[in-house]
Amino acid sequence: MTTDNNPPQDTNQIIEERRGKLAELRQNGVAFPNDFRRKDLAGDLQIRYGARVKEELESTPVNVTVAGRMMLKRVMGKASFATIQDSGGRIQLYVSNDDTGEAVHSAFKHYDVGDILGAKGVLFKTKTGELSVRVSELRLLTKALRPLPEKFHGLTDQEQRYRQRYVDLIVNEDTRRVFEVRSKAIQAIREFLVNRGYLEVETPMMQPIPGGAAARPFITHHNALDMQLYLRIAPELYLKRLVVGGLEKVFEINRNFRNEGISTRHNPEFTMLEFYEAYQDYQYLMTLTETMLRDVAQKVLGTTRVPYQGHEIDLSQPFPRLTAVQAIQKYNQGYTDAMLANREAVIDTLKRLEASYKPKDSLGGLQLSLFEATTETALIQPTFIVDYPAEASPLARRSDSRPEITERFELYIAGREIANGFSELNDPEDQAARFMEQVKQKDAGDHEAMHYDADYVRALEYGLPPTAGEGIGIDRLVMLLTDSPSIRDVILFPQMRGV
RNA sequence: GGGUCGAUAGCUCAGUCGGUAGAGCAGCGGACUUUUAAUCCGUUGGUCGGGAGUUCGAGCCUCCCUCGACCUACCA
Repeated sequence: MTTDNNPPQDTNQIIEERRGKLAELRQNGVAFPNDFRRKDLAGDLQIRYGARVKEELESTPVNVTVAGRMMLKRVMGKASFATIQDSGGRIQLYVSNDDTGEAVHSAFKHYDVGDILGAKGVLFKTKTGELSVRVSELRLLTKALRPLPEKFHGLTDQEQRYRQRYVDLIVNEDTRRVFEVRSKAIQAIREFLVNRGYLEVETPMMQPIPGGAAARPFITHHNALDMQLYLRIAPELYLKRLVVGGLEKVFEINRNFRNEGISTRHNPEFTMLEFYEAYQDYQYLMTLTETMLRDVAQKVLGTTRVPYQGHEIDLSQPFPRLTAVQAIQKYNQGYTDAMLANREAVIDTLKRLEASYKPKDSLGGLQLSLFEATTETALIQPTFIVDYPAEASPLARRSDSRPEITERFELYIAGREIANGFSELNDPEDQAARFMEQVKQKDAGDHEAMHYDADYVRALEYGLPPTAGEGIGIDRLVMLLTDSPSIRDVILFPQMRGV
């Protein structure tokens, strides 16, 4: 019953009927009680008592107190069954006139699927062998006004699954599993690094100068300081300041924000691991990365052979380390050394492939564009691509033997970039020059070019020890570990267009 | 940004050639004391995403808009 003073409520017959049931509950006492204490989880009971035979449960009764959401309900006159679900699994309740009295059982008949119940009773096995609770006390703890999706098909509409994740989590066990794996994977990474002496830190999400990556930032404003701030695109420059400060092994797992397109592989906010270790180089990082990914997969999935979208990703073997040119030649026909070393030939090929590239790039940059156009998606099994051109890597250390390239790698798995690491540039004068070059590109209209960060250069002038640093995209790693085709499947509340 | 496909009951989906809006589940009423997506009988429930147009008549045809999925582009 709404009046003009009430906000409009979207409603239907089912919700109206349930509101009526709730109104009745309010009249009979506390409609939303919070004095019921659960003692047992369904999953634990299944593990501990699921294997016991009928007679054991009868001779030594096990009293339990369970609570959860009613997912299935089967009423048969003077006795009923219900299946409740809690965070650890499901268990069946048996409610009968004999055990609870007719009044409680009659009330139960009007409970709805989706309601949250608390029950006390003893464990027993039904004649089909299902572990169940013979309920002696039953309470409705929370009335659900909205009906759950259909019990067999569940919720399949992608939009509703993303927008109403709470419903998705209630009815889709796979969704719950994805986010359990995500949590465990992050936990495993944290343990891996902490066990190696790393210190976990938190650095600014709001930065006066957005740095550490080539990307368009979100802009915001601080009123009291009357100051423009950017949501960070990467923590990199702050983490290296910490290494300057003597925190020789640091890592951060946190959100980055990039004001760019949304796709099955891109969300405006995403979670990144970045870690830095003094007195190491990029070769060390590649080995460490292999070890870490193996360790995480083993801990989380119990295997290092990970099924992904019809492929089996094998993390157990050393990952090949190829230059972009070597990878092009390995995965494509007809690219000779001479052709790939010829600037004009590479540009002709890029044009023929209608690939994007910057005409004023060095040969290395053009080769990289050709790699991205021809080879990237073919790198299903883990592969390191090494030796990136300096112009594309303004924060990476130059190779001593070939100053036009940097000691940098990217790790590709399932055709996507998963990690990016390098020996850090710790020469403050080279860094200043490279920032200047970025500023020149920004002035020329490149929105993704970096800002000049004078304080960062000043930090380098105090001396950054030789250091190796890496970033790993957590969401993409979790996609891999959960066989998820879209990044939205591994982010609880992915960004959606406003309704 | 470009392309393809989609939106019908709370959920999962049908809807033929343009001719009164359908099913299953859920709900409501009834039967049923070991069910397993319980079963059986009866029954309520619709702004066919929104708007305009064509037509005697539009869920269906045309146009515009909104939202989504996928592919593609930029990127991690």
